[in-house]
Amino acid sequence: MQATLDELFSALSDTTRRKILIMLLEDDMAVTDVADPFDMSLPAISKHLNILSNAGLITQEKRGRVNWCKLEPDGLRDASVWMLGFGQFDILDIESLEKLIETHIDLTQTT
Amino acid sequence: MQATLDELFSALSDTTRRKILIMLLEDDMAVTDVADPFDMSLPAISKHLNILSNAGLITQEKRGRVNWCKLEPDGLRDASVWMLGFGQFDILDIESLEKLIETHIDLTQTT
DNA sequence: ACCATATTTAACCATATGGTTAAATATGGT
DNA sequence: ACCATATTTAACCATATGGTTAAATATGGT
Repeated sequence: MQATLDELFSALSDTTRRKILIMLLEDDMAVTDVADPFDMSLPAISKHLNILSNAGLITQEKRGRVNWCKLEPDGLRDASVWMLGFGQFDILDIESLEKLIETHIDLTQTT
Repeated sequence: MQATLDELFSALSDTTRRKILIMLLEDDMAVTDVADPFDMSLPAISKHLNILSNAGLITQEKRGRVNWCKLEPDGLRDASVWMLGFGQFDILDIESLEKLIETHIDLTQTT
């Protein structure tokens, strides 16, 4: 169910949804818990989660009556690839990007 | 006129607008020329260009009766920063990213 | 069986979005 | 002055989006 770039960027274009993604960075969450910090009805959040699912940014897994939401690690990839492929590298602060990559390599190579 | 992340991602969520950005990567263009490859009315393109302007992705400069559209080099920055700050580095193919950076450095250091 | 909890579905609403055509505007060329 | 060219503005339209409340559904606990 390959999400299109349209769906992806569109999913990212809403503050509530971006906040949800950040929350899910911490840990998987039940729908009710995702909804908790927002001043918004549960059905509204449910819709947002559907949009994030369709965009491939999260997956949902029903265990019992709880629907667990988790980040889909590869979800942002296509958007990143588009932006990188766009080629305007000056938009990125190359130095800090290098530092980030070093950090990343340190982390992954801690055997 | 700081564009919001909502505006930015929203502007990127339309295929026509992404195509326009790619076209402008080549060179600055007049509105009519931007519209040419699209099977769409001029006012429609004009609206898309406005959305891109408001998102800070392009600037427009009127010279005579021609309105020249050019990429705003920093336009994507906030979106990139958000995505990098999001921290899911595994979404990026680190190796090819490093290659890209090397290439970039080669290019910028050609004194 | 019964009630509570977790979540979705349905029906609705206001506003936004992406398109159209027709008219207006502004500048350039003769 | 007049016509052509470049572009925007206005009015409109269908559909999408982001929200609501009320009802339905499904599972868990006693």
